[in-house]
Amino acid sequence: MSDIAVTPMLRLSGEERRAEIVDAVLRLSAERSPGLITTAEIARALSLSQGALFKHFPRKEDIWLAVAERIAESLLATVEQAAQQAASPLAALHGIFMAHVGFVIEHPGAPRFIFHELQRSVDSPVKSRLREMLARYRQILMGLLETAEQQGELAEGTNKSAAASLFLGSIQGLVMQSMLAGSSAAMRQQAEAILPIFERGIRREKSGEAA
Amino acid sequence: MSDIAVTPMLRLSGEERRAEIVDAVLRLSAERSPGLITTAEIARALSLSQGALFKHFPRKEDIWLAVAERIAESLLATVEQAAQQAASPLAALHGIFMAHVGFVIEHPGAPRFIFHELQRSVDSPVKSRLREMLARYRQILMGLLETAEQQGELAEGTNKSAAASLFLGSIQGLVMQSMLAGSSAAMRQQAEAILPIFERGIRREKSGEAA
DNA sequence: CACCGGTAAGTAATTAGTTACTTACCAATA
DNA sequence: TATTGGTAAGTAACTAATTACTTACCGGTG
Repeated sequence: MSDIAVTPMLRLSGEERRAEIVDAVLRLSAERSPGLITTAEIARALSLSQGALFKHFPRKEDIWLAVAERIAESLLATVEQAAQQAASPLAALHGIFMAHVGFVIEHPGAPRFIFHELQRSVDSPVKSRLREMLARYRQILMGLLETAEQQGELAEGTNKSAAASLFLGSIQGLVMQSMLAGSSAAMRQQAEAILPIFERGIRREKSGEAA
Repeated sequence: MSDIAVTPMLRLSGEERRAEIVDAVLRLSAERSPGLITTAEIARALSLSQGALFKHFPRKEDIWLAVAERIAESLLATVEQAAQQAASPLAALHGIFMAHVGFVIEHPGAPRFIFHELQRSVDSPVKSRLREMLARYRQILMGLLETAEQQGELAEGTNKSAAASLFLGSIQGLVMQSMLAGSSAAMRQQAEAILPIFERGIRREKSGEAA
């Protein structure tokens, strides 16, 4: 009759709970600016008391670091997988671009989180981790561009570093515009329209091309 | 002998003070995330009491709206001026790109402010104003691309909307990377390296081009 | 010119509400 | 029973906004 615990207190292991917390932050980041996400809000999303969070992460910053770690690992895995599946370096770039867009559509909170943290001027561990990820990403792009050059697929005189910047920049631009519109649904189409322009910008023109 | 007022209380007109407040927010935005800027901090930057701010703006949000207004006006003025000075549509795009980069270098707080506000999911008047600015910007780009197409400067089959997206996206990407590096100094060089790739992507290849 | 009164820019102190984080205690499970 | 994931009730610091009051400026009038 006097049952108080209607829901029988879901008690997860530390590891599981930490994963859930990271998930929750990513989910919330899709809708709010990560800077405005409070510990109370995270707890509410998990039907947990606010104080419980600090059993698993001593400081809020540590939660943020775990989120960055998660994003870095999964995005790089996505990118590397897409790169391996392609037949040629330029096809790999194409594949990576679309895979990245797919990743963003699937995890809308991720780019929001990244932007917000990179924007911070102080060099937090979180920002460091994300910077490291972007450096690795750029390294992959540069490798592909170099291979493309060696195979004669690249236009002569192409600035490979600039090409990598343009590649990353156009994805960031796409994300920004999807934030503007409020829907990430149209992103894939937009990406498919932008890619040909980029590819035309770096690909060596075939001598005997039909109009 | 017993002079208390060492600094003789600088009393500005409302208009002047409002301009100073907007300036201060822009300056602070260059170093901190705009979301973390407090009214106390703005007041401190102006050697003013915190409460005084509310003599000029009834709510904090109104300060933010004034900042958005300022950014929108000055950026669009910069863009339109650059467009008018150019001899051809494609030269105009080139000029706008570099002018925009120059604007960002001169006002490092502006892109930070824009990103932060666009990131917010709620459709605030601030976000509306910035969206309006970007729409106008895109409209200018589309106009130039159409003229370029009519004059035969554009590659056949170029998706003009996608080209405009790529244009805006690559600027956003440049800004993001300058945030990463922490210095906006290298931006101009990066821009000059990226532009040729973009231009190659949309420009009609001249039939008799020397290697 | 000097005085006076209204207006508006300023201050200092305080408010209610949040925030990240802590503490004391509890209960499940290994 | 010792450990650990959990709660509930705190706390100190900070936030935007408001308050009561002060001070500078400016345009008539005596």
